[in-house]
Amino acid sequence: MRQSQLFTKTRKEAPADEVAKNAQLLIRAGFIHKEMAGVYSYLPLGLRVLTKIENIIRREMDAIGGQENKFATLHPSEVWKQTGAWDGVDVLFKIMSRTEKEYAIGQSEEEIATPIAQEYVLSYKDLPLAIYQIGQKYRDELRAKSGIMRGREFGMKDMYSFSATQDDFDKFYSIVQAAYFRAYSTCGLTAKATEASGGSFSEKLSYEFMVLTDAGEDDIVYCESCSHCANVEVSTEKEADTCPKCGKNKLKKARASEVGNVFDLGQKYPKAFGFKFMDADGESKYPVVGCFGFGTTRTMGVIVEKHADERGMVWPLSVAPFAAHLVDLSNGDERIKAMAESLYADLMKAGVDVLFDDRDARAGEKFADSDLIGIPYRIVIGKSSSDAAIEVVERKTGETKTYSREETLSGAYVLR
RNA sequence: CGGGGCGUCGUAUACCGGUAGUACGCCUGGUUUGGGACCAGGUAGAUAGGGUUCGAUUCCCUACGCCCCGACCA
Repeated sequence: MRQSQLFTKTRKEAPADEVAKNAQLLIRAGFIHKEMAGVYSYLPLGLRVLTKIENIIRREMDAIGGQENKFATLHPSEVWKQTGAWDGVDVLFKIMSRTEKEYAIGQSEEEIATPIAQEYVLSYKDLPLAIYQIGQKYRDELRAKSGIMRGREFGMKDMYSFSATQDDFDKFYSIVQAAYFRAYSTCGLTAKATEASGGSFSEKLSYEFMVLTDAGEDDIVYCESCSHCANVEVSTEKEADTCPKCGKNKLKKARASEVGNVFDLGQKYPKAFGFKFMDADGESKYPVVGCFGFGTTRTMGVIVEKHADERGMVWPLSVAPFAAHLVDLSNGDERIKAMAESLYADLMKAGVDVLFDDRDARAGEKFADSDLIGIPYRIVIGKSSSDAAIEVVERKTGETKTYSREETLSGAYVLR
């Protein structure tokens, strides 16, 4: 894409009404636009990142047999009344039409997914089933905070699983857990799995996926020698305790952000809707339901929190809005301009995801913008450039290397 | 929801009970051109409603909005 055509612009100064690093940088770089507390619009650059995160989790869910849907966001009040959540969930937005019909706005989708599954799951042969969607969630939070990390409207992948037995659910959970770890890792994050309270949602424990960051709002203790991790909300373990799992290291305490969670919902929802299936033994049974959340927008916020420096964001290649930032420093020099234009055309042909800074601006401004936006590789075309020598700078390290035109087009610029 | 803080051009800020100033941005023109360059001219502002006062952007009250701490967090 040509930057001269990109309608958003960068700002030199951070907005005065944001303290969170993720919001400051994303707004300065024109990735998002604040509508009100806890609600942000995603602009072209931000949408590119969000879409990449969505595709990462989408691939993982598809790979383990999840089937994607797009559930309704505007819900009839009846299903919420049927499960008791209409009066039991205080973050639920409720609205009334001009004809005084009541609706709920989706804050989670058990009330929608369960009746859908009920319509099609008649036999144990139809199980297990995992249906998911990626979309917006709405929650009437008393206090939105931390930029895009805790909003009233946010993006989430939510999957609902239906299993014949508790055992089947447990097996499926471990499959999903592995998929989640892969997804976070692909996004450039190291996640830990922990147990936490199920809240009013479930009597059982829930499982949470945590990424260490001071911008989070959970306190956890974890072991550096093994995978053990616990939320202090429900655990009696304390800092410097010996790890109960490996028995070796002293536990460390840290702030973390919950980027995903799993709720073992048991048979609560099938019971509320009278959803039974015919088992192999000829008995009608309630399936066991699980809910698997993956916060897409929160994950984006955490990535910014963890991958940034004093000059701006530093996107991992997997989620970067573009892989390469082609910067034209021709300043009216026709030879250089032609070289940049032709390289841009060929990069597009080669399938490289490239943002082309073809704006009529000075080098300083272009570099500053490029640093702020944080595209992993910057290809600079200026006076010293030739087909034999094209300068590529890695955003993360500042390391500069020189490649031939062919190497640049083939993606050899991906420094290793 | 409890507590605290803050609302001034598009953005970031300053001052002040009696012409609201600066920087950036934006528009014109010119000089520049590998790290947000310079000169000249221009554009644009006090959240809303009450009150005190001769006079309020400034002081007081209320509402609304935003941020932070806590509580909460399907």
